[in-house]
Amino acid sequence: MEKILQQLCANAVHELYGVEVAAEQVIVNETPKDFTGDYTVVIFPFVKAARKSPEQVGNDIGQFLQTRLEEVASFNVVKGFVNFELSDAFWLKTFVEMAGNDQFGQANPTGKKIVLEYIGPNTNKPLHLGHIRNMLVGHSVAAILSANGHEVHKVNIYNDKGINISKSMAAWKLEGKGETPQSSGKKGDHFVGYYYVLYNKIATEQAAPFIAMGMKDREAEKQTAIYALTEQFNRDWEAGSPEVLELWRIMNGWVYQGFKETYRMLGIEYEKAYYESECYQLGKDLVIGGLDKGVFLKQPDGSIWVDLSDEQLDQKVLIRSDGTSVYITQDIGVADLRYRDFKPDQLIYVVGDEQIYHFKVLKLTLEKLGMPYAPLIYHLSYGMVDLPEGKMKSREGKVVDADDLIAEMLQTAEDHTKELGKTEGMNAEEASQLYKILGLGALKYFMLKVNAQKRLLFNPQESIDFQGHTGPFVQYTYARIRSIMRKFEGDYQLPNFPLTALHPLEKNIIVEINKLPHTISVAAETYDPSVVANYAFSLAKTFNKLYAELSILNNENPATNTFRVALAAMTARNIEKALHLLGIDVPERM
RNA sequence: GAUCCCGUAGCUCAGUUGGAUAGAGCAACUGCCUUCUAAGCAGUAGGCCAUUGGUUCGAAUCCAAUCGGGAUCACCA
Repeated sequence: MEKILQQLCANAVHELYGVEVAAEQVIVNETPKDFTGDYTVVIFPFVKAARKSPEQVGNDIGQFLQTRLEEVASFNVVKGFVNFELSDAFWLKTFVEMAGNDQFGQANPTGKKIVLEYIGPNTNKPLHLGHIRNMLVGHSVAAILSANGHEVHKVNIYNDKGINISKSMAAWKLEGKGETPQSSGKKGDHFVGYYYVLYNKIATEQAAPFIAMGMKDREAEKQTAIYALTEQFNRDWEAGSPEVLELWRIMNGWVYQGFKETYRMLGIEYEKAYYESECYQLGKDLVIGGLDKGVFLKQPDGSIWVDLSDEQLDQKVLIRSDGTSVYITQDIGVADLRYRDFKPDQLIYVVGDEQIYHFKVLKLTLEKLGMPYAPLIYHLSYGMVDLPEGKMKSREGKVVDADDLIAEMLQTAEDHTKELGKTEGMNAEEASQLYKILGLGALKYFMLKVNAQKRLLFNPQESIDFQGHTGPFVQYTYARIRSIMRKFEGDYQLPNFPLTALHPLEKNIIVEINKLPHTISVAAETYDPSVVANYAFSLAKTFNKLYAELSILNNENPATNTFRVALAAMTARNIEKALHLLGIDVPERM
């Protein structure tokens, strides 16, 4: 509709004033609440060419459109704006079309293939709040891109080798005494994470004398015995020592087992996992190939570097002087492998904004290597999650643990539900299912409603709300509608409704429902789930207003009942779709 | 020091490619459940859109400078 208005306005300006205007240049907005109308055209841009007052130009254009477009019921001019009010017949027709389209909100296939990497945990400690944001954003963006017609493949990357897991291994070797997750009753990832924290404790103790001598923290850590063991493990691993590999496999296995439970709880899945341990060699080969081609340089100590000083960045190490790989080495290998696996049109990396620099380097390095997929790389960066006292620090154990937080949310949902006395008539299984839907809904909505690029403040003291601009608010609207649909006896899926006039509140809902496809395309273009979250809220709010002011089932005219149930059903469908894009489930009752 | 991000109500955030009187939620205060679920609805109050200057019919939005906050610039990942 916006496009039609744009085109007609351009025609109007051309015919009335003899000035060519591109249709895209015409500004069409939704009419703000306090004015009458549905769409508003800004006419200031034409005033000069017309040599008339803004009011006159507005009237001219308004007249022109009203005679050409039957959907225009009326128009009014305020200062430099023409507000067009569209006919109820138009909105009814729009509604019937939307209601009849099962695929409403699903765009046609674009043929674009996207590989989206997310989660990307290290295997030395459990998942935390930052990972939750990563998982939710990645999962949601993938769903949104699919809805926008792209073919999306979700993949995960495990940073399963290197110095960090070696630290957990070293601490376990020294202090573990053969303990296992089973024997200790701990979840696998928490178990291994415990030894990572223990490593830091031991290292800090052992480093103290060196710090007293005036060494910097990092230097002092390198002097410690436990660090020596860690490095030994790391070198032996790369040398292929069977005992070290065995220990490494066992400890990683524990971690994967633990991660799996968390993924399942959050409804997160991926199609394929990549492992640093399986890609670093390929990365090293590619780097050495680059050295042979002369695009990288080798220092006398044997380390290999890429020089990005022409691109305003520094020189970066690609292979250490001892021949071992660094973080970026594996990413080069992973990118290459992934490209060969999928032949994608785009490679998206959902990774925190602290790594913006890293991805710039990665992209430029691959460009220097002449890789065809270098331009396909897109770093979808999201902001860190802050606690009131600042950044989370996992090495100090100052983190909000993912599993703890999820458990807490479910408990809060249960408390709320019981307090409101809403468990009546539910069996235990239904009830616990509901707590899960609501608790996770609250958590996911909380994390996705703010723009992913922004930093997010999380205060564990203030529990996540269940009222207002929240997931449960939207879910509640859905549950209410479902309740009405259960009570209504009749067919509301009529192709036509014998109505001629719309109540303003009814029209508001049709207008909101109509926005879903546009919302999805904006969200897809900006990789931003918060657009969808805000849409769901706005739709629910619009419906709640009608619900409070008008009756849906108890009208004198049965046609009104039928139509309003149809409106409600369509609202519920859109809510369900929007929440689905956020990875949030909807309850039949709550 | 260099590069990048961010400053909107007491708090957490929206605010389309520059458009009309800057919007929600939380917290505070008022009302509304003998009709479809009150996890709701209606209302009151709360703003020098960090500051200054510029661009123009028009700026929270674009540009510049300043102030404040953050991230990154590891032979960590």
